[in-house]
Amino acid sequence: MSLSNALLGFLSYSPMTGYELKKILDDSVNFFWLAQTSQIYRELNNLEKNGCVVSEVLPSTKGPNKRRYSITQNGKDSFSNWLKEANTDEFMRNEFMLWILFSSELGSDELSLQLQIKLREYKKEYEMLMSVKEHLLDYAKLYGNESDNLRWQIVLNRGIHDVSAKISWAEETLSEITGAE
Amino acid sequence: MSLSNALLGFLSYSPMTGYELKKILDDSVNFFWLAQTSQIYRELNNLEKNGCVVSEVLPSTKGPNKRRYSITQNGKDSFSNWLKEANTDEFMRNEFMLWILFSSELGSDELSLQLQIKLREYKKEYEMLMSVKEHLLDYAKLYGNESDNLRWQIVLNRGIHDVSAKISWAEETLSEITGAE
DNA sequence: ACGACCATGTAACATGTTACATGATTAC
DNA sequence: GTAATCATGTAACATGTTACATGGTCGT
Repeated sequence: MSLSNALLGFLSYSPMTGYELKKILDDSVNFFWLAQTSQIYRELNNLEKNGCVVSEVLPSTKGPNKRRYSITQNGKDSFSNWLKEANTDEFMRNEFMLWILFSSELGSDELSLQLQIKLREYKKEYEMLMSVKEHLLDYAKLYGNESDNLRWQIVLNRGIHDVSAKISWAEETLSEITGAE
Repeated sequence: MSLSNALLGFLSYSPMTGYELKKILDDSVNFFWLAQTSQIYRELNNLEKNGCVVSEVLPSTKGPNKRRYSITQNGKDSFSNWLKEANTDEFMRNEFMLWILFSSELGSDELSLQLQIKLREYKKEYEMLMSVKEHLLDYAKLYGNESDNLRWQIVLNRGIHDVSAKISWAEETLSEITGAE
């Protein structure tokens, strides 16, 4: 249900194609939600079957035709209901933790190697969030009002808090395991 | 693949029933992995089909029979291979962020209400992690060696870093939105 | 008596992933 | 010329969720 509601949320800003929705997910909410194109197209199909969106084909001289989706009143209502239910699940499945837990047979060199790789990724992620900050302002300007703007900032801030925690964890752990040897 | 590898990891400590595996997941790795019993039984079935585990029925005078699973050499090999691949995905899908992003029509009172609820949950989670700390020591004593022990600590520490970040984010955000009004 | 816990599972459905298929346009 | 981006989708499979079914034991 959540991916469809994310799609409805963005479609409530403006009608969009599946491709555009994919892009918007990728370069804005990417750090807490992602979806394959195949999934997006499937969900859009379902949403159309439920009458939450309607689509129209835009013929194109250059390249393939586009199918643009718009949210319907039905879709707005169902989105509103989802909002009212205040769904706040934030569960994470973290394979890296699983790996760490059982990796003792590989030795601590391998552990610190993986941590170093991760640390680099986390730092990149941090940089990424900073660049998302720029994009977010664009989106806010294009679609949002001031309250939306505030909410984008809050969510982005969460991302920054989370990455910072990961970075300090990785650094602390690295210094602990290299210090212990 | 990851749930099955989690199961293999625990079965490499000691043979267990599906029910016991469910419990061990719930009160140790719960904060970064969870699974329904139905899923665990299904995965155990698959693992048995692949020859990664074998099961035996333990008749019981009180209550239902148990089916106890043991890891096979095949299972150990496949687990080792998974370890060597060093799978380190830590992606999160966070519905709460989605909700925040699109919740402006509900007003900022609703936002701060939800944040307060979350903050209480985060603090409970923090307490929980501290109690997991105790359990972890038990598990380490029962099954693990010293390197396992270190790894349990590292993973737990990650949990603590993550929750602390959530707590400070929620507190900061709450004071920002209540201060802004 | 009643709820919590022990213990196993099936079935249906929802969601997410991977691989494939097609073909034009743009930038270097 | 070749890689990236635009643009749409299908099919098969893997994983996760929810609801149901069964029935005993233990503590209060």
